[in-house]
Amino acid sequence: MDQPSYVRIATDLRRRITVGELQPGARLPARHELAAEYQAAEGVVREATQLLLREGLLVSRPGAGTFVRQRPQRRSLVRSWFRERQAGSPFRQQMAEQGRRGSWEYSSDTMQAPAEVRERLGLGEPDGDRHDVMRTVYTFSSDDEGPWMLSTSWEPLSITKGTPIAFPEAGPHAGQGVTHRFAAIGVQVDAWDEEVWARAATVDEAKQLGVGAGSIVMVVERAYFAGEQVVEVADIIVPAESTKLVYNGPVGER
Amino acid sequence: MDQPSYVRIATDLRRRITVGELQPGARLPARHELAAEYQAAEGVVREATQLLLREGLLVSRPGAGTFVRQRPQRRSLVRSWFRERQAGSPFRQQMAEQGRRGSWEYSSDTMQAPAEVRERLGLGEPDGDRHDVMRTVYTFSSDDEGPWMLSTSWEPLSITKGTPIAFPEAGPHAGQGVTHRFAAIGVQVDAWDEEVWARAATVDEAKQLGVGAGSIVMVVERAYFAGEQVVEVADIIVPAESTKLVYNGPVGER
DNA sequence: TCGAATTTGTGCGTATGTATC
DNA sequence: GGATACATACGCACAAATTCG
Repeated sequence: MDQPSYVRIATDLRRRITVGELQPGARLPARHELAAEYQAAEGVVREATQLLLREGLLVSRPGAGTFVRQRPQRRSLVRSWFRERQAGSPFRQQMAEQGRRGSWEYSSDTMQAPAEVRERLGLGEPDGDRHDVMRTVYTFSSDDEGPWMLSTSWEPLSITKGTPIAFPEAGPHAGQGVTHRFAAIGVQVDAWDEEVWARAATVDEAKQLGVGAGSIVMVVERAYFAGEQVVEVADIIVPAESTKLVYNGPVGER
Repeated sequence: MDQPSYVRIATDLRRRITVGELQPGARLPARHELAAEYQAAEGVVREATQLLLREGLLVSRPGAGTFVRQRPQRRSLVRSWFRERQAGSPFRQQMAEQGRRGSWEYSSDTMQAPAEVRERLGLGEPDGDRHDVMRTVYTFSSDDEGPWMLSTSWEPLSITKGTPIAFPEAGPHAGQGVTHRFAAIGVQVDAWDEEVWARAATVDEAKQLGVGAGSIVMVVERAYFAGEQVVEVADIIVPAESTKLVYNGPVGER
């Protein structure tokens, strides 16, 4: 009784999967069968399989069964690269994938930045109720698989107000990306910074991304800099079960 | 009945937290109280709170209660930077933190690389049972908080065998890091590549890291390159609830 | 110091809804 | 349509940790 039963059962199931006794795609015995096999209640077996579902080793389909996941295929989201590797390399492929057919929806509005965003933008104290940021909410979808990335960006109105780029997705520079848009008003974006972590999805996020409640998402907090000035921050949410973030760079000082 | 009860309850609790009705550090009503309040069974309430536990909004202490988590403090693990920002900036702090007092344990052995590692190292087919990689398993601990990072690295023996750096943590170049060690045998490491995702921790990982079973970890698959040759790959595991990965770089072509 | 009350974690058994085959 | 399987929900019981008088 050192470990809870459901942990023991999960461990044994994981072992059976990794040694190949349960092949990818294979269906697990039904709950009541596993319960009999492990001499445990069905609820306990369920907790065990839930653990493995969250680990990404299993997938379940109501009415059909619980299956060993096929080699998890993750979309590679290339966040940085410092040189082109030769054709045919993984990088080429990933870049190509990333640029593949897809679409996005967005909506922009001005608002007063919440405290946490103020801090990231270096905004200082709010001025009454005055709106001081442009917020844009994006949903990115691939044509074949539906939504796969959510993003919310904030840009200080102190920089963009009255310029042609105030609305990120309107005007002559719509959809051109932060770097190009700010270049159009003479602001040279020269650096980025991303902080990555992960947590369970909120209900909203899970619904928008079409994943189960409580499944895992990665959060990328991005900032773009022009010198020491932060010109944009964004929160990017992707499902961890289907996405990898790819970073690469050179070794050594510069 | 559009959404399951436990999702509705979780949503309402999240709302009560975000609007400040439940302050950080505050204790939630006990299970049976929430059950009465929401007209649901205790098990359902438990599922709701588990959702929020995994989201990181709540923490529970057996016997004591369930509490709204204080502002989550995450250790910043700086994985890349391309220039020093001025003193006092977050980067300086993070770099300092990262270099702070800590310790690690390791063990090395030779083995035949498993298929997945072969692929990442570009090794080709195995030669009988012959050992072809040096595997080193690390546990990193901070002096005050115990283990916080696990790492397993693989280096091809075809490169290091018979050299002073064959054992990463022994010999004249012990503990110097991949770049310096390989430089010592004339191999110039010039690039790195990291792929990041997240999943639930395995039982082993959870135990080693001192976190709950099924809590979320981030996985970093790292590769070091010398030209087109992969000289080292590593899997790095950190608990998502207490760690951020930090990347940054320059904007534009080079 | 000790014991009683409280609270979470775990486990059991059952019932019902709904999707799949 | 019927059988099967998972998802959800209910209610109960007990162990272990904590709290507090």
